Amino acid sequence: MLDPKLIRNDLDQVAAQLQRRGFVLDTDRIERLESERKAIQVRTEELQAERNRSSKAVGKAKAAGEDIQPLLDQVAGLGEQLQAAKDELDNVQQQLSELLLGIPNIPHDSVPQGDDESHNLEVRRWGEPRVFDFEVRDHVDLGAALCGMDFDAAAKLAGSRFAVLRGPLARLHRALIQFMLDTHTEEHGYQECYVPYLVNADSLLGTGQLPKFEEDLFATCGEDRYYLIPTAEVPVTNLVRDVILDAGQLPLRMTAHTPCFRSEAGSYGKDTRGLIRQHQFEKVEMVQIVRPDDSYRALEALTGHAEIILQRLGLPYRVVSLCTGDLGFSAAKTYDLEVWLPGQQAYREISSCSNFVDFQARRMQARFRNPDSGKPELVHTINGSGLAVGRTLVAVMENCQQADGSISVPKVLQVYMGGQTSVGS
RNA sequence: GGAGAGGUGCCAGAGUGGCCGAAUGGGCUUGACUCGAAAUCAAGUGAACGCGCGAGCGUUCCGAGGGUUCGAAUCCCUCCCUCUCCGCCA
Repeated sequence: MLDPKLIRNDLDQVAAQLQRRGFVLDTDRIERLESERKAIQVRTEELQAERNRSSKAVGKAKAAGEDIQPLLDQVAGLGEQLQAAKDELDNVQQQLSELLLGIPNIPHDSVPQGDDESHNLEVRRWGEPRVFDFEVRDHVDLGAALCGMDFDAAAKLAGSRFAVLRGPLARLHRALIQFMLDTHTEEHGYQECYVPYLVNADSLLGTGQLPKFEEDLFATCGEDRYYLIPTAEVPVTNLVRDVILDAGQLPLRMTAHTPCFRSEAGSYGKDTRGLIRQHQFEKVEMVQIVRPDDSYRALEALTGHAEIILQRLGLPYRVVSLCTGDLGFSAAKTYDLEVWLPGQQAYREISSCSNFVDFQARRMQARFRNPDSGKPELVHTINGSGLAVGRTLVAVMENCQQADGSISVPKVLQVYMGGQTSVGS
């Protein structure tokens, strides 16, 4: 959520900045609602003040043993007026808040201008795509040959966009998770967290998935409505919801491995083959809660933490700064890490690292006490995948494949694979 | 699932219809005392929002949401959460 004060005072400026990402702000409606709100709020509070005064007078009169009937007659009807004013105020505030919750974040100045992903800016590349002296296979073929990746079985169990892994591939998948968590906790200073995979609507509102993107989520149908997390960002970031942190606690660095569940509504026909786009996948997520003046530095650092994983696995990748038109709803700036997939002869997203500045913090009321002012101020939130495990498995399989269809195990994973240097040979 | 207890400020804990945003104690901050510390004494110490150039004024908040009332932390209803005991269970 953007700062309501900013919207009030610099409406045109805000509208212009949102225009950059193709969002049209209904400034007329905001101005109208805002002036209504002001008038009604003032009136309501005056009525409340009057009621409070009268009630005190009644109390005093009663205590003094006086006749309170004249006072009661005087305030008759006040209650109705007040109720009407309150209802009106609730109505306007409801409309304003719905509108505000639907406004995306303002892109940072450094975010390149553009309509869609074709305008994203490549920031740097790491590694050279390997030259194969045999015909490369994609991970689906490799997986089938190893009898370790079974989409038919998953379709029987659940439906499309699910996978079953078996044997060495299942283990390699787990090894990746272990490697990522160990690296982030032991070398990058993140605290490992175990969190709920089902969350309530408040949490999703806090990080920005609700109210606008409900169709992307899976929800339980029982009396208690839970949502399956689409990313660990939701539970982990919401740990600081409604909390005022001590300045000394910042920065907070947390990591969690969780499954992620996404309905993938609107992605029909996209990435239907293989493990790339699934309803359920594993991810190791990094989240940082930082002081406002630290957040862009922290974004660079966090992006670096994700890159380290790719580098240690020897996977070529590039870093892309998303343009204004491709930026997610809550993000002020995002770097996507795209890994080279020989099977597709393309760089594909494997991590997304974003600075949300105070956008999520405001929705969550996540604050810290600034020692300079002594006042609570909103923190900044940053997160990124470190990494998407399923896609990393795909990348390892395709980049490390051998002519005979076996997969050589990257050195850093061997300790998690019981010392195996290759699988499927 | 059954039975019971409870949710109040940073913490503990009072308050059961009216000067209660909330006693008291602890903590914390500042000051006094001290060479310094401890002890002691004094003062201060919640958040959000509105109006105002400002000093300031006002509103809301005692788990959440409704209701009763001139007036609700206090009474009524619904829900959520925590704790104890029993049962069941990975």
